[in-house]
Amino acid sequence: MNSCEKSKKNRGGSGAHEPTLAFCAAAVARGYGRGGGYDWLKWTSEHTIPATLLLYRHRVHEYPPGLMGPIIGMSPDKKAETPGLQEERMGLRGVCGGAGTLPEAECGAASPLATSLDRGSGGSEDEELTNLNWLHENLLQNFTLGTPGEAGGAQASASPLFDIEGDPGAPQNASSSSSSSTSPSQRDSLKSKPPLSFSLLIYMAIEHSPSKSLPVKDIYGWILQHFPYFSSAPTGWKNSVRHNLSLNKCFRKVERSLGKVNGKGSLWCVDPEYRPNLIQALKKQHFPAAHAFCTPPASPPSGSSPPSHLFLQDCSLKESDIDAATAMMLLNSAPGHHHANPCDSDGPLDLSRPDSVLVSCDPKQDHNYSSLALQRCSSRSSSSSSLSSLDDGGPSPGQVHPRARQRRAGSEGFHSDEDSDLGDRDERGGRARPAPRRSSPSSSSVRRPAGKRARREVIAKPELDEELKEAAGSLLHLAGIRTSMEINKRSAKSKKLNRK
DNA sequence: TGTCACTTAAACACTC
DNA sequence: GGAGTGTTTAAGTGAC
Repeated sequence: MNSCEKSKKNRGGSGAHEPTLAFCAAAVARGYGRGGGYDWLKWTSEHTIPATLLLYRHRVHEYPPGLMGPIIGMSPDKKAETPGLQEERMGLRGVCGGAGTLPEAECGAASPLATSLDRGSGGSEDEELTNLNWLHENLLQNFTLGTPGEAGGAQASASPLFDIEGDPGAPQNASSSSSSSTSPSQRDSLKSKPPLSFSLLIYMAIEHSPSKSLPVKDIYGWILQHFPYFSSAPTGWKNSVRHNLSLNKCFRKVERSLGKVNGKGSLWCVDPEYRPNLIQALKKQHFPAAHAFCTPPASPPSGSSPPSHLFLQDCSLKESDIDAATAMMLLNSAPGHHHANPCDSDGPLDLSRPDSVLVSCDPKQDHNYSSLALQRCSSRSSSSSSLSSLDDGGPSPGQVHPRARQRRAGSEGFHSDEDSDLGDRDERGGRARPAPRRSSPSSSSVRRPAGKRARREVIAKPELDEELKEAAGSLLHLAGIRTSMEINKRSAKSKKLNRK
C-alpha cells in the first residue's frame, strides 16, 4: 500500500480543518464524544458534576424558546438528533441562559434548587442524568462569560475560569479562580483538558484581545492563562494551535507591519466571514461565552478589529431572522462581493452599508463549505443528488459536493482555489504527488506566495453573484425581511418615480 | 466499514 | 545558528 492509499484509508477527514462550519461549528456541536483527543466521556468522567447543575436541569422548560436562542441543528444528515434530545438541549439552553444570554433575573431569580425540588425528579430525568449533552452544557457553565453585572455576573463569580468579556483586571486565570467560590471539582476541571477544540480556544483568545487579533505567542499565553491544563501539557499543543491557525480558514493572518516593529510572525484574527460560524459553534456547544462573542467589544475596536456591525447583536434570533441571516451571509459572501473583513487590507469597510451587516446564527450556514463552496456548488450544481441547493441551506458536511469530498480526502481539500489556480495543487491534493515533500528549497515561497489567503480568492462570476443575490433575496423575502438589494431597488424605483 | 471531525506529531521553510 | 513561526503531511482516535 503506498502512502497515498494509506493516507486515504486512514485519514478520512484529515481535512478536518476545513474552516467551514464542519470544522468550526460542527466540531463541538456534535458533542464532545467525538474523535480526537477530546473525549467527552473521558473528560466528564474526570469531573464531578456539581449537584446544583443536576438541579438546574429541571428548569428546562421554563424559558421561552426565544430566550434560548434558536435551536440550531446541524445539517440534516449529520445532526439528526432525536426530538427528545433536541428538546432536552433546548431546555438546557434555558439553564442560565441560552448561550449565557439570560440575565440573572431570568436565570437565577428563582432558586434553581427550589424550582427543581418543586418539580421533583422523574424517572425520565434520571435517565437524562446520563445525557452527555446535558453534562456538557452544564459543565460549560463553568465557562460563563458575559457582561459583568449581567447574567455572567453571578455566574462569573463562580466561574472557575474566566470572564472573557471582562476587564483585564478580572481574575481570569486558574490561580485566581481557585478561590473559595470555586468548588474542588471546578478546580480540577482547570487542570483537565478543556473540552473545546483548538479552533474555539483560538477563537476565544483572539476575540478576547482588544484588537481582535493576536500573535501566536499571545494565543499561547491566553490559552495557558485560561486553561492551565496546557501549562503542564506536552508542548505539542502549541503545534496544534499553529496547525489550526494555518489550516483553519476561520483564522486569518494579518501582517503586523503596522506599528509592530519587532516580533516574529503575524497577527491572527478571526475571519469575519467565519465568525458567525464560530459563534454558532460556541452556541451549539451551549458555551455561554458565545454571548460574549455575540456582542460588540466593550472597548471601541481598533483599526484591525472587526467592525461592530459584524457582531451579533442579538443571539436570540427568531427563526425568520435566521433565514434572513443566511441570505445576508450569502449576500456578503457572494463572489466579488465586498468582504467585510477587517483583516483585508483592501480598505476600510463602509460601515454605513446596510448590506454589509453580517449577522447570522443560521443553522443553514452550518454546512461544510463556506460561501466559496456554495458558489462552487451552485455553479457546478448538479450532478450529485446529495448536493444541497441554496434553498436548503447548502451542502452539509455529509452533503458536500463529490469533488469537495474528494478534496477533503486530502488535507488541502478546503483550499478553495485548487481548481482555480495553482493547478498543481490538485495533484497534491489527490496525493498524486510521489515526489518527496519540500523538494525544492524555494518551493515554499514559490508554491505559496501569498499563503492560504491568496488561495481563497476565487474568480467571481457576476451572473453567479446575481443568482446568489436573487436567491438570498428570495430567502429574505420569505422571511419577511428586505434585503439591502431590495431596498436599493425600491429606492431606485422611487427615485425614478420621483424624477418622473 | 467507511466517513468525519478532530488531535497529535513531525518535517520543513521562513523570519527574526 | 537557534528559536519562533507558518505550512503541510501523516497518523491515530472515536463517533456516526
